[in-house]
Amino acid sequence: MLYFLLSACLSGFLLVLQMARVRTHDCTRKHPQARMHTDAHKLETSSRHHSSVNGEHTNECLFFAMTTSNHIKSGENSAAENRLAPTRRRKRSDGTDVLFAEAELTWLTDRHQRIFLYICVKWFDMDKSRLNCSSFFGYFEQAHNSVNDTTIVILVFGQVSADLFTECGTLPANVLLPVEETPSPKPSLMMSPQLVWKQTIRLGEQINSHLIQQDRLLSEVGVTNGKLTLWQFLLELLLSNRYTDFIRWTNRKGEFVLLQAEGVAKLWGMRKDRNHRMNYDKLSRALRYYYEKNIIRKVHGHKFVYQFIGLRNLIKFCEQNSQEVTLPPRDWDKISGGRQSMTITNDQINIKTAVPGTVNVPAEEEEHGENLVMADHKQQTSVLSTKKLLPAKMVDVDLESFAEESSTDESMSSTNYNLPESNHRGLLSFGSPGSGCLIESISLKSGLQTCFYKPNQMSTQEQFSQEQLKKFSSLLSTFASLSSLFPSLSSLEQSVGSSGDPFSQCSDAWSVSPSLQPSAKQSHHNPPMSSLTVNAPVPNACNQADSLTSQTAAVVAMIIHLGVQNRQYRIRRHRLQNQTLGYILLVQVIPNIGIEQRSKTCQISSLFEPCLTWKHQGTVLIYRGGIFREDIN
DNA sequence: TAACGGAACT
DNA sequence: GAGTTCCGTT
Repeated sequence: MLYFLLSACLSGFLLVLQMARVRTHDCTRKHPQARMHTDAHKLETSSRHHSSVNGEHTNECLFFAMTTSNHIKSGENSAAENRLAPTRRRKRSDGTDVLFAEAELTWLTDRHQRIFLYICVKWFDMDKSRLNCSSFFGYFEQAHNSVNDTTIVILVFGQVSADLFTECGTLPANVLLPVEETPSPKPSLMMSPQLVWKQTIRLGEQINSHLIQQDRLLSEVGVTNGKLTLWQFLLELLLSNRYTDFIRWTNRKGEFVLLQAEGVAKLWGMRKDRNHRMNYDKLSRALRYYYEKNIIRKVHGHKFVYQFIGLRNLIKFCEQNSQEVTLPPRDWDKISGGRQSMTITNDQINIKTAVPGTVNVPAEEEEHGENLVMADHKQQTSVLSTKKLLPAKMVDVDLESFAEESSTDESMSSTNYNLPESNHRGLLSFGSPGSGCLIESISLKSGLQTCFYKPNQMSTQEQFSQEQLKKFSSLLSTFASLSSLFPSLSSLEQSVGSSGDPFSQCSDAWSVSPSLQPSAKQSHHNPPMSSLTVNAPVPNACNQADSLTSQTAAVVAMIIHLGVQNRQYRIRRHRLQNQTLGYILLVQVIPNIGIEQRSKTCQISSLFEPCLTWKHQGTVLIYRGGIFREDIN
């Protein structure tokens, strides 16, 4: 159960980063050229994102609805959604408004939910230790049948970098783990803590390497003599065979379809100049200019289908002018057992099943197709044999002392492990070389203490059972994987880091385990460990909660912590001072809430209200609400 | 709603 | 020059 819950938590967090967005529109003062912002509170539609310009920040809200209910049926709850989707407006302390858009709530309760469910069971496949992030849009419909009844709602609310949304929109496609090398994060019953820890570190290294590689690859796509043109970019995507769930050849010469038009637009925008505002509307305008130039034409009657004119020449042009581009196949295509054949019924477009590892070119282009396949194989080889990924540096991981003090007899479940003081911190370099990004693994001890902290206990736990270690170790592995998915949370780095302790303002309602507070010794030797890990606020409300709840709370705290810590992109620091996360609320609701039931839907909706009354700027609140329980019962 | 093309703009 | 941004129209 815990297992599921945790994966649910994590996946949901991931999901939210990508999907759930509600934002206010006080952007006019920040980019006055934007005409559409004359109505400052106009709700944004899903297809357009005008939140910011080049990293300007807006006030935004993230909603996480993680509901694992097996009652949800597609289309059933639209009425309920409407009831639950009033536009809400709240004044923030700085006078700006926060708006909760109807569309977003709808999304949150229905589509969002199903995607989440899918992610729970598919994406976050803990057994296979893999985040399979491709093509999830195609799957969410089938995702709601196989999970338990547990509802978790997390709200992340406050000023968040607009980068968070736009970047995470393309992130999942770029984050994957290699198939063979991936260790299972799910510890076997006999797995030692040391091994788990090592695996955690290794996983971090893999993510690190992979992201570096992805960064490089993406930065190379579609560049010709320093100039980047849209048609070349699209062509590279098509030939690379790496984004076949975004853009694909059809079975006709030069013809391609944008399976995820908005996604392609985002890729384009990000690639060109990190333009977060790019969308299909604009991209298609650019494509229409190609009509006059006879580079691309529209295939009429088929949505999102275009065709290169003179593909052969275009490819030749690319070969002559472009830098050497190395594009390995997408590993996850193998993972998922090859790509699915897909049919867009509305347009009668049949898309052939692509063969993993080969370039999928139109049949009519056989001559070139073969060449391309060969070229691609060469490139693959060169990637595998010569391309060196920057190794992640691992420092300050004191496995030895831990091993000494830990019992090696793991066959007895009653064995307790004495943990040494917090010296099990792994630091991994992360992100681009020189970026200074670090993964800071949490201390095993403080992590465990946080996870298994019980408010009514007189002293903090010093010994941990194998069972607890087991649970926790799976978390560690999980974090190591997931943390890489939160680069956009880099905007929070400063607020959680040394200068501003966002948890220092915890209200009296929150207790902090004294033993979890950072010691002077720790902060002397190391950068101060994030307060979220060390000072993890444990709500008094947990007194009445079962251990699972407090564990979940702690887990989410760590997720957030790691999300904050492990960033891929660097955000200008001067922006961060005032861009603290307003507050993060975690609400774990009791199980068996079916969103599809109208009455309960309203109750879910009401969950937001008390959350929003908390105005602790820069505070992470983990709430386990008794009132919610009352409401629901 | 996708698609189109004008207009202003970078 | 090659889009980007926005928008009215089909």
